[in-house]
Formats: sequence, structure tokens, C-alpha cells
Amino acid sequence: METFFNYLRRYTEHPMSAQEIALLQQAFSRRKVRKRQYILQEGDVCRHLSFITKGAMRQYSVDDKGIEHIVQFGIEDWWMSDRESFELGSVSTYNIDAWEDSEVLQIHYDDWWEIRNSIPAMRILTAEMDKRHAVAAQKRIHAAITLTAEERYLDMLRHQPAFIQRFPQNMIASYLGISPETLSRIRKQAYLKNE
Amino acid sequence: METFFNYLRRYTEHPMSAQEIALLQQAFSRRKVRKRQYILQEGDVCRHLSFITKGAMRQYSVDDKGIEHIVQFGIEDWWMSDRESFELGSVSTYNIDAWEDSEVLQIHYDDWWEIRNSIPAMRILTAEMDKRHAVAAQKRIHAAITLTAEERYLDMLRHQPAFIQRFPQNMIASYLGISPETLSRIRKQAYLKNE
DNA sequence: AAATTGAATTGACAAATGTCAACTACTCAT
DNA sequence: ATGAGTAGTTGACATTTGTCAATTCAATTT
Repeated sequence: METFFNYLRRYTEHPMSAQEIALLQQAFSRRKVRKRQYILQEGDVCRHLSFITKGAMRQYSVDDKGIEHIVQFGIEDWWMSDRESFELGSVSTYNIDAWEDSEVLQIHYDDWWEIRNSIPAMRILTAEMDKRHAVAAQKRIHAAITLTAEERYLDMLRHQPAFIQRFPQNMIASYLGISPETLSRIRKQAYLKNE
Repeated sequence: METFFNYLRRYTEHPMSAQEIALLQQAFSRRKVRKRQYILQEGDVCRHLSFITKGAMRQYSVDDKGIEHIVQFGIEDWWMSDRESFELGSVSTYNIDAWEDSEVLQIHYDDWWEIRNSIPAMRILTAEMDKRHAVAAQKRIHAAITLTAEERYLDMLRHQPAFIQRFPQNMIASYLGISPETLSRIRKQAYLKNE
């Protein structure tokens, strides 16, 4: 829980009262998630929002051919959920599972709603989260329609080195929307250029 | 302004007081934008949020080779801004201009901040906007990394026919991240399939 | 230590998409 | 009415990326 409060302090500035802190501690529940364990499966409704305090997770869909398409990575201090399913209560087409043994703080949709209404700092945090999320999404969309596969990889290398270090290469390829073979070749070429 | 209030009623349910309505009318200013006229240029900071009451606009970047990359279209009832520049006050790398003669309601960043704090309905609206925006962004990212060029076009045809009707084909291609020639061929093939 | 597993690499080839140039059709301004 | 632009189409070819199969490599299990 300490990780989470550090995160809160970083993004809200607003100090919270002891009472508010107690409320938060009540609303969030800690959960260990082992490698390869799911916290959301395709076909279920995403009822919880999860804050990662430890570990590495991913959100992905599986197509007709059984190929996984990763739309999001998450490590410490990241939130995981299928936003569409969570907000709309619709059936999710995504899976979320742990790649490293992880630990998350989960809050139920109803409590999240409640918390945001009753604790001002949480409203600010939500707005901040949405803002950052929107900016990141715009960048990723721009990268997808503008850059080549190699440029997208280099861009990721620069802006999200943590992901590249902690997830295997085939998952990075999936995230970038290219085949593992192509990524392997891109890396080889980039390496040769530096020699 | 009527268009805007219709929109508000549709998304907030909360009726507003006469005083609040007056506040809104004061904060927003109406502006006509002629075809090809800019409301944001690369290098400027995006200080205003614009709600389109009439017309059609687009947001795009221009690369080294002078090629435009469209990241967003907007028509009636859509908001336009470079979210990153608007929220962070950073210099924008995007342009926003009108494709049809348009009319927008503009609000300055400071007033927008103020309005959201003082009018509860606007806070709800903001949250709703962010939510819808996040869902749409996730879908577009998923489409970009999962679908082929043809599938992306068909997806757009199904979910955003209005854009396809109102913007020329080369802009649709830019939005999809493909060359105009490729889109032309995709359309030809799709047409042949239906014969 | 041997065997097993899965990830990463590599090669050969196929498919998708981009580029360039030519041509057509259309609109708009003079 | 004429001419200049602009969008869209088409063909030929280049480049990028995907697919499939084989191989290497490292980690893990037995």
C-alpha cells in the first residue's frame, strides 16, 4: 500500500486526512497474482481497476488464428483495466494476466465511483490519469500511422525502455503490431548500424 | 450555441441553473472558420478548446517530406484541440484547420478550468468526454496493430461513415495510415467483391 | 548430464503496401 | 469557353513486412 500512497502524493499534492486514508485502505484490496494468472478474461466484465504495486502485466486480445495482440503493458505504478468494459459494464474482449509474479491493489467499480465523489484528491487524481492517458494515446496513434516498424521500435526504446527490458521480444513485437521475426531483423540491423 | 446546449443535455442529464448557463455563454465565444483556415498551427501553444457546431475539421502533423498525417477528424458535436499542448502548455506539433466552412465555440484554457470547478454538470461532462475518448483511443490503437489496411477501412466504413462521406479520399487514407493509391485499390477490390 | 521446452534467429519465399509516373475527370477561376 | 489546378485511378516496379520451416541457444526439468 505504501507504493500507492507514494504515487498519490506524487500526483495530487493535496494531502489527505486520516479519515480519507482509512477510506482508501478499506476500498482497495491487495491481491497477489502469480505469473500467467489472469485478472481479467475475455468474456467477463471488468469490474475492478487494478493498481500494480509490484510486477509486470499485459492486456491483450486473441484473434481467430489464436495470435495474441498486446494493447498495453503495465509495471509498478500503472493502472490496469479494460477501460471500455469497466466504464460501460460491457463484456470484455481482452485478457489481462501477469508476466512476472505481481501484486495489485484492486478496487471495485462501485467503490471507485464512491471514492471519487467523496475524496477531492481522488477526483484530481482521476482527471490527471485521464489527461496522461489521453496524451499517451494520441502519441501512440500518431506513431502507428506515421512511423515505420523500425521507427516505432526505436521510439519505444527511447520512451519506454523499462518495457523492453522486462517483457520478452515476441511480446514487444505484438505490442508494436509486427511479427517477432521482423522485430528480430530490425534489431539486427540497428545493431549493425552501431558497429 | 443551441447545438451546444443540446449536446450538453444529451450527456449530462443534470439541468443547469440560469446562472450557470449565463456563465457558459460568457466563457465560450463563437467563431467562424473558413475552409482551409487554421485554428491551431504547429509551433503555437493550443490555448483553446473548440466545440464544432457546424462544419468539418481535421488535426494533422506534417513530416519532413511535407506529407500530412491526420490524427483526428471532427464534425458537428466534436471537440477539437491538441490535448497534449492544451493540458501541458507545450508547443504543439499539430495543425488544426477547417475542411468545410465551420463554426466553433471556443473556450480558453483558464476559463475551462474555472468552469469545471464551478459548474458540477461540466465536471460530469468532462469525465464523460474523457471516458469516451479513452474508449475510442483504445479501439483505434487496437485496430492499428491488429487489422490490415483493408480491414481498417471497412471498420471505418462501418463505424464512422460520416467521415468517409465528408472528407476526400486522400485524407481518409492519411487517417488510416496508408497511401492514397493503396486506398484507391482497396476500394476497387471491395467494390468488385460486391458484384 | 541428458532431455525438454520455448524464445530468438535465420533463410527462402509470398503477400501487402509504398513510390513514381502517367493519365483521366472534375472543379474553379479568369 | 479556356486553362490551371487537384483528386482519383491505374500500371510497373521497389520496398517492407509476413509466413513457414529449420536451426540455434538458453533455461529448466528430470
